[in-house]
Amino acid sequence: MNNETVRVRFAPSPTGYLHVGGLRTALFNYLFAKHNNGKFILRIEDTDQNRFVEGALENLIKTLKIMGLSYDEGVDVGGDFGPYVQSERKEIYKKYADELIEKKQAYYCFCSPERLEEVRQRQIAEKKPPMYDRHCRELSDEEVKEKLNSGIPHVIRMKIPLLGDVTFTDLIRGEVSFSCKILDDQILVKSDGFPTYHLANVVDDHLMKISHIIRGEEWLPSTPKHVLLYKAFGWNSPMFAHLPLLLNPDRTKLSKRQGDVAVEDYLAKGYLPEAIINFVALLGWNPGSEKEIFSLDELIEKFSIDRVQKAGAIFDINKLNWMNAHYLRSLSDEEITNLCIPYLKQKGYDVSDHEKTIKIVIAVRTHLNYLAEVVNYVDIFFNKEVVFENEEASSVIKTDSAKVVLNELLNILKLEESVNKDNFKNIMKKVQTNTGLKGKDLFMPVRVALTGKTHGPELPLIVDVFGKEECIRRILSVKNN
RNA sequence: GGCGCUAUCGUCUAAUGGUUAGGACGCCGCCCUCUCAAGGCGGUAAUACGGGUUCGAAUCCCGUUAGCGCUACCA
Repeated sequence: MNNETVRVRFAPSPTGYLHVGGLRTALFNYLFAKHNNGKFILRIEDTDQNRFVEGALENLIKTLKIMGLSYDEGVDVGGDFGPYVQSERKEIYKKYADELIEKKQAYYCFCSPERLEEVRQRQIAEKKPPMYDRHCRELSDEEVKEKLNSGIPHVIRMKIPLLGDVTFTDLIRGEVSFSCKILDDQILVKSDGFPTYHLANVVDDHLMKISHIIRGEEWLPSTPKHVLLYKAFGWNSPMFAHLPLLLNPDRTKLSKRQGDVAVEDYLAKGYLPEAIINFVALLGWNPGSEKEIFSLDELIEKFSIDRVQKAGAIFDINKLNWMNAHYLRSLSDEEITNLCIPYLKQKGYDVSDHEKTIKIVIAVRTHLNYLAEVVNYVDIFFNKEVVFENEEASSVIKTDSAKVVLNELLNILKLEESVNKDNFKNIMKKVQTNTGLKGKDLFMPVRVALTGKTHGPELPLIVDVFGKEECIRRILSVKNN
């Protein structure tokens, strides 16, 4: 393969947000391009006017940017082969559709949607595959001219060969073959003048000199039509690689309804871009080693299309959680705190004391799979009064030994200048020496007195947040109840 | 229904004719430990089924089954 010529594209239709399946397709295209010193292009396929969604394009670009998948050519960055938005290329497609008509490789079709529906119903009733019956395929030039002049709505259809097979090589699946007999005379230009995916896609991939088409497996059945189109135009077709699908836990194509599918949803919950990228990269691909943590640059270095899997992969949130937690752990205390602050604020917690907020995050950070979870663990720090979470907690406090421990701790605390995570161990040592209590009997009453709970962060980290006065206040309030 | 793709632990996957079928997530246990996490150590668990080919098959071939995808004037 000539490395100089690798050009690939990610060509989503802007229907609202970036789907994780889309992200995976974009990522594999990106990795393939960068690995081969090629170009990665973003093209927008918005030929369906009915599916226009306000702000979708901006949103898509934003998410791609956050994920670090920068493109060499595309909508907002330009390039030599623009425009990169299909709705702005209508005239181009018209020209090529006309060329196909001229070459007798396509024809005008004047059938009404009603007639088409009728034909379809009859075929289904007869248990035949629903296909266009080629009613308009052999219209004479005069008939066509007449109908055109009388303004009957029309589409342009592809003239599929009646016989033979279409065979092509898929980089992931090997040789794939389809019989022309089962191929429909695909609509290339709709009655509103816009091209369908099939025409626009082929024309653009050719004009933009795309070398490899890397897309989802759902496109495999329409690939023979595309191959035929390249042939009809007399063009060389690019190489094809159809990626295995991303699946729901029930093995159907990944979809909303069974969890989040928008990349922005995961971002909003506090999954890190690097973690999402790393996780998604390993869905349907692996480098053949046992290493699992990869930066984007490492992925570029290792990526190769022939290590892409053929079978679909379930999007397992469990593993994403593990991987994200792994990336979270590599963050500094300051970094992770800054990332947690928006979630704390949203919950209404006061984060004005930054030093204190950092200490709180330090105390709970090992629990986090994703940042939004931080609010599940911090109530003990923000609640003004100690409330026993259950019977077990309140009974811990009532024992005689608990009273001894708390009294002793109080006495020592009052003598200390301050209490923090570094001197707390020694303080407890003194309590132990003076009371003769140790282990659970020693520590649990303190934990419950400070937090009201029997579970939670490490005690030194808790007292570090509260400081001397607050610790004393809490212990006293518990003793008095 | 037709066409196509696919098939290794529950999940992501390694092993491209010869391995005690390996790793990771999850789960379980142990260690650490005041608790919960984290961390360390260990365990659980798979070649869909049936035929071939071969000295030898998870791997190649055929069939069966199952799953998924496509079958729009959507992409």
